Amino acid sequence: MNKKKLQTEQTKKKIADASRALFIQKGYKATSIEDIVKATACSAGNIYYHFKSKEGLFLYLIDEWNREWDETWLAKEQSFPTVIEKIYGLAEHLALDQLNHPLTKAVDEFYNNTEKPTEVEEHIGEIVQGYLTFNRQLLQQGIDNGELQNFNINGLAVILDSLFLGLSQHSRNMSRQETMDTYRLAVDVFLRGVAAV
Amino acid sequence: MNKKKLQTEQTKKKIADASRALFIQKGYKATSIEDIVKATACSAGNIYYHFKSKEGLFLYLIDEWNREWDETWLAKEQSFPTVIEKIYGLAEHLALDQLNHPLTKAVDEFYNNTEKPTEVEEHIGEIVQGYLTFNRQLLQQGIDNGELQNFNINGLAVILDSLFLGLSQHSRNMSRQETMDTYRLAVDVFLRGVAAV
DNA sequence: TGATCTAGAATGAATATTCAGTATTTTGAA
DNA sequence: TTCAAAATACTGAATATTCATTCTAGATCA
Repeated sequence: MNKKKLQTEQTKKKIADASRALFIQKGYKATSIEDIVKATACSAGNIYYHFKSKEGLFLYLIDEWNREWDETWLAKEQSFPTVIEKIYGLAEHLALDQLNHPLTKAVDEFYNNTEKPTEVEEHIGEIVQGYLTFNRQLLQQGIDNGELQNFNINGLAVILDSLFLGLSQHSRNMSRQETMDTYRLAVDVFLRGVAAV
Repeated sequence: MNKKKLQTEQTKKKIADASRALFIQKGYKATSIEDIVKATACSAGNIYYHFKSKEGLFLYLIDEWNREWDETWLAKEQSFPTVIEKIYGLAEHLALDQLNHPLTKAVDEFYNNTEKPTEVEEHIGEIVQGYLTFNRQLLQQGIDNGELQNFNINGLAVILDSLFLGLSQHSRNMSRQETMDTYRLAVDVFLRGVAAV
């Protein structure tokens, strides 16, 4: 049991990679199985052999994506001594690769398009919550060590995420450099707004 | 030509109102003509009698929407003497009725899902630009009269809009009160971040 | 009567999913 | 070791579904 396992792994990855790119580029609905078939040069049946459904494929990508985000951030986080630097680091991380934001176009579109709460919606809800919790912890840390003022943490967590979420949308119409600058300026303003005296 | 005209006006409004709500709630693609038929209790044919197409209907809504926004804001604006109050007023205006934000789900989804630039996309692009221009002027005014610090205006305009855009997404999961509070807090932070000394 | 308005079934295109069959690899008993 | 059956990986045409749009006919008002 070797060559088969390897093969499966490879095609699954091939499908995942191609469809991820397509979902990001075109959105969830606008990406058809046919598109993925063309991009991967494997049959529709094969896609359904490896993934339960289009929705299941999407779910797989979201989870993978979220997992990777945690990993890469954890690796980076160590290098920022203060919370303020962490927030700048976070902004840069997001600006450099907006795809890393768990709430990108496709997810958001999906979230809005489905009628009934599907498995995917629950997952997304959890991921968003996780993201807010992450922000809360970051801010709490800053408050604890005196870097930040003791504002309403829950509110600030949402605001920080909103800022990045909104920026990720606008950044579609901006150059790399503009994006970086704007993210940075946003953090400047945010921090100046919440910094301790 | 009276009763007929009235009738036409009414059904057109009925269709517009119902579909606006649906587009906002479910997104553009996920809203089917059938949905609108159910919501309005008038037939598919009727919808097509009054509007050229689904896209045409959407376009109509966007324009109407933008027009109304200008009007209502202009009416409100007078009552805010300072720029700072204007920004709070703006936040409240948006929080109270997120539908007023030109870049809501449906618009954004539409913007992303279509392959080729359609008439609608151009409209949306213009509206977004108009919105940023509006923010720029507001901020410039604040700088001119000494309320705000002389930051990078273009960047700030995007940031302010991003903030509201992101908040409008998160507010879907918040109560009315939470929404109001969070919008307000966001402006607190923003202003504290850009206020003159 | 003729213009305007409305209904709702029919059409047709797009597209997610299934299925019946084929090719390849693994397994394990002779 | 060998080789046939089992398991696995895959194909692509067929099917099912969804949905925008059109069409024909009927109702209502001037």
